[in-house]
Amino acid sequence: MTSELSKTFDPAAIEAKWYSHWEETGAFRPDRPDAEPFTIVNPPPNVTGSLHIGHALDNTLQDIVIRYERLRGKDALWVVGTDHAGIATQMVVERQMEERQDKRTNYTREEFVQKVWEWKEESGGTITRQLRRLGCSMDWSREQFTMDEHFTKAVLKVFVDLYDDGLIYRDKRLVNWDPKLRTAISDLEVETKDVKGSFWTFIYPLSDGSGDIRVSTTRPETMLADMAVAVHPEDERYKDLVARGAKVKLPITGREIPIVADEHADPELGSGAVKITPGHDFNDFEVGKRAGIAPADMLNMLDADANVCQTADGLIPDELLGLERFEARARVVEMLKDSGHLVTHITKTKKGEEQELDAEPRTIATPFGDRGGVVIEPWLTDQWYVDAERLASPPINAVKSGEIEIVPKTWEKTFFNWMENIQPWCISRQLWWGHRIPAWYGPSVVDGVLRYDIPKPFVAMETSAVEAKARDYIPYDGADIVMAPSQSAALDAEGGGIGKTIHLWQDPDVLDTWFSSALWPFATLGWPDAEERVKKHYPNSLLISGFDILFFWDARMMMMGYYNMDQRPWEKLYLHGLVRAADGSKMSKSKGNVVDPLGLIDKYGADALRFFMAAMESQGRDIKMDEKRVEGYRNFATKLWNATRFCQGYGIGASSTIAAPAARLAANQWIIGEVQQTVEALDKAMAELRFDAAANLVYHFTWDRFCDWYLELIKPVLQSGDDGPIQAETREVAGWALDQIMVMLHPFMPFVTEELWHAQGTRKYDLIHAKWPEPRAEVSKDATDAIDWVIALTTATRGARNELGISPGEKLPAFIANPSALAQSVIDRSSAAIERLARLSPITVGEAPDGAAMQVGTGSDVFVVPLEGVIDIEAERARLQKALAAAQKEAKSLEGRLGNANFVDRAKPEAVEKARADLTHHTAEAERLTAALERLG
RNA sequence: GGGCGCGUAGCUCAGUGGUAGAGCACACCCUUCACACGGGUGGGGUCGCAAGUUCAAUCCUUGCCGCGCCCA
Repeated sequence: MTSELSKTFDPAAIEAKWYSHWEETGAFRPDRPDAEPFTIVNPPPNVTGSLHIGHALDNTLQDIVIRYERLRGKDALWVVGTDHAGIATQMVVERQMEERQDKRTNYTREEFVQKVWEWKEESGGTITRQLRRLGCSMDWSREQFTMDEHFTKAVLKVFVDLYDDGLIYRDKRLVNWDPKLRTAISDLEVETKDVKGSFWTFIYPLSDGSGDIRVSTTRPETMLADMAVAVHPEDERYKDLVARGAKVKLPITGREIPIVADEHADPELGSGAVKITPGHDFNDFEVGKRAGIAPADMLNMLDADANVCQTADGLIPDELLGLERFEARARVVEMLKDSGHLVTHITKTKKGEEQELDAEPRTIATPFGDRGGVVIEPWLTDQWYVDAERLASPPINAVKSGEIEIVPKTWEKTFFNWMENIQPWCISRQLWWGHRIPAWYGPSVVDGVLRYDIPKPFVAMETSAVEAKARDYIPYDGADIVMAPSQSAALDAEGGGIGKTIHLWQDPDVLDTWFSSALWPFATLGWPDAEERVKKHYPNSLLISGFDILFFWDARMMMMGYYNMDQRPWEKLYLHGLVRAADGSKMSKSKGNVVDPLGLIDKYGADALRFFMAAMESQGRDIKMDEKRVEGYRNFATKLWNATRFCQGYGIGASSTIAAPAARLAANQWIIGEVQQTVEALDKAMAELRFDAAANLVYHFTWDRFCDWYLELIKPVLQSGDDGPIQAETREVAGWALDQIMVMLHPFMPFVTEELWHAQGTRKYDLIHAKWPEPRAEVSKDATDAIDWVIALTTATRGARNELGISPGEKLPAFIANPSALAQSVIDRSSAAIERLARLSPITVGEAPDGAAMQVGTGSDVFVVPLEGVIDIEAERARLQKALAAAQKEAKSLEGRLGNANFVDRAKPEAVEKARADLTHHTAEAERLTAALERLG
């Protein structure tokens, strides 16, 4: 029994109803222990996040794939969860505290972390609720969070394993320091932007008073920590100075620094001499090391907030201490100018007048933190690093060998370029929220003395193991091991004596969030426990992500996958682009041009938004937002809705078979054949992850083939008075074909299809668990030829009527003198279809009476439609002549090609054959039209 | 500076070595008993420019112009 559908369909009501039904009945994770697994993990959104249009695209694509594979009977698992997003989440909670005139440091670390958890419980579910509105069929029953207990265990284990294997180490070097967030960040989290700035030139006097040397800089304040001036070894201007070991006496600090030869100095740039501040510049750091300065000895002049602090040599004047870095910059320039150490920049104004500036205006590539948004300061600290270079090797080989396929392939070059030049990955963050690094420190033993000022790290997952390691290391029997809250507490407690109590303290830092999300493909499955599940679902089948996180996340999953599992994380990596604003610009909150996917869902329904995403997703291209198109796909859903209503009106309900029903009627055979072709093409498109092609196939099959032709073709059958076997067959085939549409469309439009599926009758299972079409029916060519012939005739007749201004609905008698066998058979068996669609009736086989007439045809068949007194003879002649000219032009072009010996000899045989067939067709048409014109007189 | 991508109908986009398609928009017709969020018909493109390869190029190669992104 079908259930009656309302005339208009309301996406909102359907969506809420079906989503909760699916989720409550466990439909997203049906029990299929023996089926082939198919596994996707979602890119975990920030727990602080809310659904933006990019998530909508990313998750729609994943849902399409997972629903498709579920329909194909796989044991489909879509792992879902969120990411603890260290910096972002801590910022959110700190901002809330600020609003209450409160701050993080008013609390202990434990208290603060507790507050973050409370925030997470209350507000962390926004995005997961929103993913439900999109219709995503994820396995919520095992929703994951990167800070879950089992996940944390995995993170710590990986850290310890990597440390034990020498792939994680602690190092003192320059990091990208975010002075706003007061933490180190990785090089990937730095965004370089061009900023208008200045290029100052200073005079550095030589110590012996024999002259000076000029250096230029964009960051004058760093001169307070200059440790050398570098010149190119081949630079003749400075060879003497280098040879005699000349020194520079820095203005302001009076520090004496050497002039060193180093290829970093570019003789072409400015004076060819460059100031070296190894503690505050990445290039200078390397120059400094080459010049024999150990990192520990490099001068530091900034504190964690990027305010000026005293250097180890105590030479910075008091008046500069405590200044914010940009204030310090201005002050240093001022001081140098006052003391005559500034070289002004002479330039000309637009009017040609000379102008003297303190500095040359320049565009400077400036590093900014992607979270905090402030200028990043290279800062010398101890941090934890991953030896990414070694971990990168298996992934590189995997992509090269094809073990991991990247789709579209064009991304491979980008991937290799990054992976082959990968830098050590800084993974420690100076935050409270996150996975605390499982490293504890104790005193080093130097010459039998405990040195708390030289910490010795012990890395293990649990404090008991740490204690054991410490006990092994400390050469005292029976020492008490005590955990101190911090290094300073340990120092205080130790009190300078050598007691029997050894104080240890844990590293206060947490790990980069990406370190934990890199474990997502296996840690979400319960690794290192849950062996069965891990075995079944790792490697994952496919990963879908935006190309913007290829390095951040995808590449790191590969590294961690190979390291921990010794296997690829997934078979295939699909990268999609960005969703852009309608004008092609990037969506951003600051520009105010963000499109809210939930707003689109409210307006057009989730199905329409999803279909839009799929239809626009062609590989290797960004998607430009086009709301009209979303509206169009809403209309498409309505079209299907109404087609179903029509079917119901004629007793067409749920199909009883999965295989195509037996069919005699040409139209029924034809639609079965069309279903077959569509499924075949759809499977191919899905195998290639061509979402646009897949969506368009279903769209056109549904609208053009099924609604516009098939339903029209069967109307006369359904509406004829008698109810015999042909009617029964037609109802069965129509119901079956409609069911196939529901199944094929379901991955793209899950809500409306599930609603209609059930509206069509009582079902044994929900559509979400239906069987993917596998029609294996024999369809006779005669039948499909007949329908194609009717379609061609109908189209031709409609066109002729329209051009001649003849009412489209009016039925007209038609004569055909010499019908082809095909025409004769259609006339005999399907004159109702011709009457209904072409609106030609009655059809008489025989000569038409003399007189003015319209002539329409297909192939070699010509119908003469007498229209004495109605037709404009000249208009008909013009119409025929136009068609004739077109046919002749085509024929002529083909004749020319076939007359070319080169073409016939060298072209592919199929091409020649096709040209011949086309020529025959166009020639026949030209003949038919010529005859028609002759008849017209 | 290095790498990648794009430039096809008014707009948003597919596409193929044999001289082009979709959706929207537009024009005209249809208030036909599933649907006006509809049906029908039609107009509209030197496929960025130039050269080359080829029997044949929008599709391959090279150069140029314009746009975008990533890395340094």
